[in-house]
Amino acid sequence: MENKIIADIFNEIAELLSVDERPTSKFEVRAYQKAALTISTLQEPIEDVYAKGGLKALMELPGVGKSIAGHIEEYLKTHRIEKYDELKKKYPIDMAALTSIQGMGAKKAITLYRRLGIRNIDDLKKALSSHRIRKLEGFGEKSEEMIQKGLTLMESSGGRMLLGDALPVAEEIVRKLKESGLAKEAMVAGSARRMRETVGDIDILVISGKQKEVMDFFTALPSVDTVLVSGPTKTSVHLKMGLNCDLRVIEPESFGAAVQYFTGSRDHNIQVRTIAVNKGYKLNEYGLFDKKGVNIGGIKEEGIYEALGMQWMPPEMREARGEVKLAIKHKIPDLVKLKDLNGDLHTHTKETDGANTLEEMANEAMRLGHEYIATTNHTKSLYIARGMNDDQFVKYFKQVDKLNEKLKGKLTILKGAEVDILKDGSLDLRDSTLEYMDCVVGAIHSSFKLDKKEMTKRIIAALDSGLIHVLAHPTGREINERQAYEVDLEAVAETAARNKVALEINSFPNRLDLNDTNIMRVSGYNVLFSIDSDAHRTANLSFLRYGIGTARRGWLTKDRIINAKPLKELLKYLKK
DNA sequence: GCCGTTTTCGGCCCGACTGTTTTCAGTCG
Repeated sequence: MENKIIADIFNEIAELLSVDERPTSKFEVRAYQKAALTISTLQEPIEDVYAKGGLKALMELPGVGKSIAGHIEEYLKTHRIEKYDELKKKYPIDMAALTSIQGMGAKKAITLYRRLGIRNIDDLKKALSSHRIRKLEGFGEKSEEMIQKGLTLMESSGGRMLLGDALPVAEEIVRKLKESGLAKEAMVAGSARRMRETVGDIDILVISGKQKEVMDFFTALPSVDTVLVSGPTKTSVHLKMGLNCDLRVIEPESFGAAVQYFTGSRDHNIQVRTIAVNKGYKLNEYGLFDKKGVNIGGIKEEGIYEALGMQWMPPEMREARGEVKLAIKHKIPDLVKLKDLNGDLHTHTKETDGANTLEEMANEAMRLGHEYIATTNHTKSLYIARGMNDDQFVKYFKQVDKLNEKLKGKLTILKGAEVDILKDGSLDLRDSTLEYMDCVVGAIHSSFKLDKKEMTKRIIAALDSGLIHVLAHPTGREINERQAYEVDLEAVAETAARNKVALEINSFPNRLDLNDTNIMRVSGYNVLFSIDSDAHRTANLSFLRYGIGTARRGWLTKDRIINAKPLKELLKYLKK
């Protein structure tokens, strides 16, 4: 997969062109950025596109014309791009690292190179400590301070944060803004509203007649670390948790447009704006304006889409993956919702690596309105989790029976396990033990490094055993921690469909596995999904909202989710 | 450099904020 490398090169070409002495149109710069965006968000490897259709296929990608297609071809053939090499020779600086500092763009970076010979972060640190930057024309004490601050910030926080960490903080801020009485309306926008698995910063929109007071209230919140930018309509702060948070005060008549605009994604907005332009309208964060300059979008987000002849769509779909076309045809699917789920098929207790007893888990499940949960503790091979053997499971299930009796059907606890799929594809418990269970979740917890062929064979063997109901976290990735193992997901999906094994959408915030793009990859196969919390303590049972967000980002409807079935139907389904 | 229900030429998103500027350039989203 060369997509990211090529996209990075194009972005760097754009930055270098923008500062080159040879006057370059800023639109040429933008053209490279646009091509980079297209390639980095491409669903399939760019080498496949080229292999299938050559230059012509490349030129069909949005923003890729004759010249850029030529560069891609050149790279795929020689692993070099002459234009890029020439620019790098002229400007031998680590542009990507330098411009990743907040407040430093290509222009400043190149000035620092020309005047002080700064090529990379190390050079920059030296220049900062000797206070050489403040003496430069166009720079000053404040600029030097800002660069220092940006550098510290970059080194302390590591970019994007898990949705599961960011969203609760964002919602807390919104709650406080509402309670303050200073904001008539307050909501989370941006990638958090779209339920992206990671969030780069938090966007909050408010309607308020008291701009200054609401900004002051915001910057004084205990979760705020430093104030980065502060104006009458926009304030940016750095939160103690490590993320930046923007608060924008919006006029009531612009609220719908602002919500649409700041929810994004950027690519989605570009597509929507194009539709507006083609109709002779103008769309920005203040409204949808007709030729006479009248705001025809109304004050609600729905009104913007409606006035453009489009159906409103859930924020989770707004990633420029074809949702705009569907909205024009009014064919937006009715995506699965949190309240559609009737239970949770992957949970742990104290018996292995959980923190709570089965009864505590059951009580919390009831509080959440579940009709059932499966208790699925680890099996013996997973030593570190104190995995249970066959005898221990038999004993444990007596305890489950007792609790089920006590619960009198208010909640049904299904007997299960999260059984290890061993290196050779065999399962970690006896067949007879597994056959006795209501719901068996199969999972890979070892030998992640098998090659793609071996790993695929291993998982398919497990699915073909006929003993598994759910394949847990099917790719094994952990966000920012562990890469997915190599596996042929299409083959796994096909086998799963044939064996009536559901693919899990694991809702644990650092897993979200399958993720949105993988869901889309496999949903063409006739496979069903299970949205589970993988809870290790009672509080984790609420993680289902992130799994739902992920399922919605993968465009799934209720009928594809096995734990959206009521208990009776589920039990019928689980009995193969 | 890309692109076309206005098109093969002439557009290409644009507003907010900051610092150092004495009227605007750079950065961000």
